[in-house]
Amino acid sequence: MNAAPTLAPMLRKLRLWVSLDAPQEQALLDLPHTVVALEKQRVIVREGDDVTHAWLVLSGYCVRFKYVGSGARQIVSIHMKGDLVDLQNALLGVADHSVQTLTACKMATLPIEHIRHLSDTDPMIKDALWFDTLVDGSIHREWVGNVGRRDATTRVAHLLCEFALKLDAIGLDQHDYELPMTQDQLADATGLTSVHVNRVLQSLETEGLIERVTARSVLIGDWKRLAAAGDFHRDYLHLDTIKRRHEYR
Amino acid sequence: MNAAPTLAPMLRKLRLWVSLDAPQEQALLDLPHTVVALEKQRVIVREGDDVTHAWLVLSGYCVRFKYVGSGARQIVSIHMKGDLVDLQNALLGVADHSVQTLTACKMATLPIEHIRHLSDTDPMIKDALWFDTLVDGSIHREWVGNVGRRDATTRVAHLLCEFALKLDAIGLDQHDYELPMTQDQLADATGLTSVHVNRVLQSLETEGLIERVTARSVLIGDWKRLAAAGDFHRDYLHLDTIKRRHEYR
DNA sequence: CGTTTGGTTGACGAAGCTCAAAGCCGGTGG
DNA sequence: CCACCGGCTTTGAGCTTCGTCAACCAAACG
Repeated sequence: MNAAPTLAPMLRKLRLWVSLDAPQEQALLDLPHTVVALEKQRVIVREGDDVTHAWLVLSGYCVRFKYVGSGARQIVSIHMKGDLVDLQNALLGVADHSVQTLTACKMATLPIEHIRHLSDTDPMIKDALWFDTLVDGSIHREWVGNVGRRDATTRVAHLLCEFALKLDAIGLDQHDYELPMTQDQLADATGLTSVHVNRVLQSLETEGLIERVTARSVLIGDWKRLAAAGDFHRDYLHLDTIKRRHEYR
Repeated sequence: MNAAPTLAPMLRKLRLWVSLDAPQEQALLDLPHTVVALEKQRVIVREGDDVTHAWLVLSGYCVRFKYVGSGARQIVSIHMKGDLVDLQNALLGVADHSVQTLTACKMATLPIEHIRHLSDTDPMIKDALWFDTLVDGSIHREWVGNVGRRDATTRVAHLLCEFALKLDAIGLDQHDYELPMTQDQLADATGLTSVHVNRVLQSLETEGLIERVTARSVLIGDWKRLAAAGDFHRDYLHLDTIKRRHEYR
């Protein structure tokens, strides 16, 4: 009885973009890698670093972020099991942003040259990885709009919805979850202060949109109303299959 | 005496990411396309549309943007000559954002299936296009930080710097240029109101960071100081060559 | 248990928004 | 060539949302 292959969580999303046959999946699973257990709040890539590995989240949660001149921090994305964090940095060679764990994480590091080699030999796999980075781009665009044009309550609600939907995509309960972030980190993700995030969460609770048993637990009572409050529309996550229309000849 | 090929502006950026030989460049130039002359303020792609073409800017300026629920608009990127706008939308098949011209533009539409076919036959070209979308992603991340964590003055100065540097990259004068945007559009790009943008521009002028002969002209007196005021560091634009390190075997 | 980390609260202040009016400039048509 | 028009810019006054600062509290952790 074999355990599931270590890199198996990576396949879920890639299967959404292209149809992979068994040898292709095996080639991906066979990518050389090292598994690392990381404690929470650990910075694993720093802006400016030369990057030679991509990181795959096996368990736990992490974020990508940038500092601005004033010293303030902006989180640009949140990642969970199955996410290839930092493929972007690795491909561009030098990190334009940093990566940090939120919780304790198990992660695999994949040397970029092997990813490159595999994607060069199999165009389908290159497409899958390309699409993965394209969807990341789409999420970035949504975030620009979120922090640029939505008020505090909407921003926070939007983030709660995005997180819920991503949890659902990996098979976890989207209606009752534990936020892996402090209110400080929530603030860094939404472009607010932790004080204001605190007040927003309370107001979402008194409005009956969420319940919080502990400070970080989120129980979504009415998804429809929360999504409306968060101006949330799932399309930008491209969670649904986009198989290649174009066939090779 | 042959005029320069229509699609020639597309090559400049792609050459930064990979080394293309003459047949490869020719294949790109030979991509089927239609040239269109568009008036200013024309929306050419709408969020939600099925997208079958990518747009290449041949002259003029355009933006990509999204609406949020309140009706407010967020511009997520600005494009100029040589930019492949909307390769992202075209590859994902359905537009997650809209595209609009700012000025009168000459643009080429390229059917995505031909781009796909070419990039499937030549992995190098696929890499070049992939990298182009990766750099777009990097710019998006910077923008998340810009609207999320910088104050109004810094945001506007940052945008002026980014625009200047992109102009420089296509061989135009970065120190003395005409902004192709109204203050309303500037506001939509920075997450501010046009009234406040107006005041910020005035303060940048009285600080001596820019001069404005007309309302839209920007003359950068002291690049160093403007870049400092805008917390601007060019790295995220990845304007410098990143040739493939990995060779095919 | 003490200590640390993160959450909560209040009072106050400021950056940026709203609304509204007035000015300017370039384009158009008489 | 001039007058008008519409879109853009500029200005002012008042206001709101969110930030700051500082204290206090609660849960977690060693």
